[in-house]
Amino acid sequence: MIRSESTEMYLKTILELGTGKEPVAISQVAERWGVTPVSANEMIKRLAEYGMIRHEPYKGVSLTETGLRQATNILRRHRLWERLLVDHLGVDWAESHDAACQLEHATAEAVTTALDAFLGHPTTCPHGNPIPDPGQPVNEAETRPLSTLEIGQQATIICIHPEETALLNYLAEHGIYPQRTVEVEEIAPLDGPLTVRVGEQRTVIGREAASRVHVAV
Amino acid sequence: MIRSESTEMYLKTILELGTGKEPVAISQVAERWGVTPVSANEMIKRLAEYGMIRHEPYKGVSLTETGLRQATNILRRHRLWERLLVDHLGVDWAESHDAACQLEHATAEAVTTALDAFLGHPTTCPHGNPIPDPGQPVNEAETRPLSTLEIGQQATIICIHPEETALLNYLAEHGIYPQRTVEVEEIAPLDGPLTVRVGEQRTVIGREAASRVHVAV
DNA sequence: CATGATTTTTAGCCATGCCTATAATTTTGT
DNA sequence: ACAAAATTATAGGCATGGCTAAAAATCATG
Ligand SMILES: [Mn+2]
Ligand SMILES: [Mn+2]
Ligand SMILES: [Mn+2]
Ligand SMILES: [Mn+2]
Repeated sequence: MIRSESTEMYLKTILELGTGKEPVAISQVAERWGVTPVSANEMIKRLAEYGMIRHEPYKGVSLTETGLRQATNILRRHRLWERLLVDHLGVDWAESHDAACQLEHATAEAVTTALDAFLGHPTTCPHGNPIPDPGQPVNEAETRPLSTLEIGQQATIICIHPEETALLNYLAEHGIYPQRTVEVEEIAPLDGPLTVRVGEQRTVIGREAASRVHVAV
Repeated sequence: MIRSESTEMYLKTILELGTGKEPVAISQVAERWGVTPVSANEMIKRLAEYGMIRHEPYKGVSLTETGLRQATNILRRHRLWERLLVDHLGVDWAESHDAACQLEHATAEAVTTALDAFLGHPTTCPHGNPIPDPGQPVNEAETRPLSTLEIGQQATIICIHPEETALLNYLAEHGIYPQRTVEVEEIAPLDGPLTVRVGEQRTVIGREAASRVHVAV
């Protein structure tokens, strides 16, 4: 089985979109990875042949044992790189995501191990997402999207998920980072934006962005 | 112009094989990069179209201004990564070369800059080769191959060039590292091996390997 | 249960980078 | 000067990973 950037990104995409139980629609994979549904279908066929994923027609795809292990390792490399980039090299918080997305496919096993040790076995990426242990699948934290909070509710920002550089840049501009405390002050109708208080500041962020910010009450 | 691993490695290979003046034979490029001469020829044609290299038929290829800049940047990334891997992450001295050869093609500009700053603007890789300044071509040090020393001559090991993991492993096993002092004790005939003293130890290394160890008397 | 929407498949095409086999060309050494 | 060696080019293939256009299959819903 080939281990190209392409196949790795398909696996990672399926892992990131999957809630764990229900299979992920191929159209969603296609959209997130930025290819046509036809192309995604072709690749899904190949990955299924290689035993990395299972395809239930008209339902979607899910990772096999092998596929899950592989995808988890990619995620692990990604998040370890982000930690190095942000904490030690001083790379921009939002920019680190894209940089890590390139590095994750070019990382030898020995480098991953050494990186993890150097960083002191970190448990989360700079965007709050858990760094899986080698071989182990991630166990998601107990969180809910910021967009589900009610007016007046306070919460702590846990993580941004799924990550995307445009989203991270947007959130950084609005002071939305993990660990910070937020309180919803206003919710505009018609899927409109949320007015939130973060620390001392008050900002307005879109509903879709807010649904990618996960908090713990 | 495409910036694939393939095109980048062709450029880096041409830079590493070139002494600066005379063009590099395509057959040499093919051999070092591990493809057939036909394949190398095809790629050389493309790279020439993109204005990265010049091809003098039956003579060889040389880098254009643009190509030299690009190749130098790749070399720069490679050697910066090696420094991080060896000095900070504790990756094996010999293994670092292959690991860096993967990373060098997946490194965003911002990462290179940050890496350089984090490392304190190092001037050489762990194998003694100079790290070029951004945009500037490398200026080779005043050295000669260990294989050209005469019996009794003492010298300081400066660098290993061109690098190759198998070679680095071999040299590491024999205690041949930059900065160490060597003295040639015996030279076997018929292109045979050299017996050298490195520090307190005496070892025998092949002539070809010795020709890749550059020293200053 | 029919019909429209979604999902999947098929067919045909393209670029990249490899390959082998073979032929043409140029250089070089005797 | 000529034959051997090296270099270059041509032809035909292959795998990967994309694409569009169009058809077929299934799902969902009124
Ligand atoms: Mn990636
Ligand atoms: Mn992250
Ligand atoms: Mn490389
Ligand atoms: Mn090196």
